[in-house]
Amino acid sequence: MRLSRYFLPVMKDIPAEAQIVSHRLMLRAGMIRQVAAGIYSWLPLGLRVLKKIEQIVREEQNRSGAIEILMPTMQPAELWKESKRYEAYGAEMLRIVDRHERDMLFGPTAEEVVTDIFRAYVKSYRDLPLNLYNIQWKFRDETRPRFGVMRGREFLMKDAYSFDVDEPAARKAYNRMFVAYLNTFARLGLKSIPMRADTGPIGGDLSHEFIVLAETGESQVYCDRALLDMGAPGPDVDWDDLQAIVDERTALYAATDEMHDAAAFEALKEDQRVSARGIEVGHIFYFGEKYSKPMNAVVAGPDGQSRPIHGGSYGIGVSRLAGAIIEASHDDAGIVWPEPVAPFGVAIVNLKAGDSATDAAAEKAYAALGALDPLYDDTDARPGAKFSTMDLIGVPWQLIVGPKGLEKGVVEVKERRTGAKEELSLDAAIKKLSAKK
RNA sequence: CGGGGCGUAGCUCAGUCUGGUAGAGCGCCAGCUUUGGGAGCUGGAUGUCGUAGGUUCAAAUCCUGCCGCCCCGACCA
Repeated sequence: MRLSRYFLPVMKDIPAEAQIVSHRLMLRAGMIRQVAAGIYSWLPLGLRVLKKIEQIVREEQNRSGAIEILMPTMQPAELWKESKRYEAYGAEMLRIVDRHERDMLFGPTAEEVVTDIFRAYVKSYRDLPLNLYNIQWKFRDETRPRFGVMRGREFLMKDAYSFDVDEPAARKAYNRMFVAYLNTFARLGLKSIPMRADTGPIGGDLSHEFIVLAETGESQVYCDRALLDMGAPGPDVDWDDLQAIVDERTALYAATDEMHDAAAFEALKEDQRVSARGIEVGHIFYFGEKYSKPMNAVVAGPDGQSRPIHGGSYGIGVSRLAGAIIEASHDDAGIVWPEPVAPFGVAIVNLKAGDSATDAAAEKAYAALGALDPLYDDTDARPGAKFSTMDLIGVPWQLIVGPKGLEKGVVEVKERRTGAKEELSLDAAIKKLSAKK
């Protein structure tokens, strides 16, 4: 992408509306624009990042065996009346009346809709297990949205729903999501910690929140340091038997403020205790027959008798992750994107657009690095402004091409994360950066 | 939803107390000079002062209603 033809409205001033660093940087980097409280438009740079996050989430869901569908944002109230949640959900649910005076709502979650799909088609235990997910915009009419996309009213969520014949089978489905989540967040460049969670309004008896540690996190969390050192399981696991992997982690102490057991925490050796702030980026629940019973989602078992299925639901805040990643990865100059979610793989900075040698070298790099999805700053802005912009938007690598370097036969490769600069010949720089792909 | 604050140019803000022709910096446009870490000079454009009403000879400024946004708390992927 040539910057001269792109839409990247960066800001030098800090918008007064934003308090926390990710919100400020997203506004300054031209990623989002607020439309109303807790509601945002995604501008080109933000959309690129959002799509990358979404795709990684999708790939890991697919790997775990979940199957993607797409459910609507608008839902009829009838389904929610059936599950008895229409009244229970309260003012957080945005209720809408259509022209026929039918009660509708902008979905805050999709248990009812997916259960309705399930019960319409699935009649036998032989069709289980089944896990259907979708990545769709949700709306929860929070009284106080804040922190930009970290706590918006409208947000993009991956929500998966598992259907199993009994509790042991449902636990396997739960474990698959548990491992998929660890792998997903690791691929996003985040260290996530599963923490025993309150089941909240959705109910159930088995639930974990996935927390990313960040100074500006919303919740106080406590955990065993060993969890920080534990890597993600990776894709090469036995997806039919993940209990050991799950047990290894759930055996260690980890809890958010609401679930905190001070005595158990104090029992840890002092240097094993981690007390920090965290951002909830995922939440998984097993809720048994909570929806299948009232909504009559039943399958015939081997004995020919029908029984309600055992369900679970599994959310990842996709749009929230964009903010969470910035909270976890930034410096004074701006965003530092982990490579897997970076909006561009490399930024090519032409320090003197219009100078024929500089233009030729930059154009050559731009063509050669096509596979890295480069952003080429071909504008005639001043060098300082260009550097600042590139640092702000956080592209992981910068290839700096200027007349002074070219006189010496070199260009500069800068790593955004460390600030380390290396002078190389143009060909060597292209080769080095190409190896990143 | 309780408490607090703020709405003036694209952004950050001054002006409001004490009513009297709408301001600054940055950004934007033009020109010249510049060009390796957010350039300098000159010239220029841009505002229903959130909105509706009231008081007044006169309202960004005083009064009332409404709307929006932000912060603290309670609540949440």
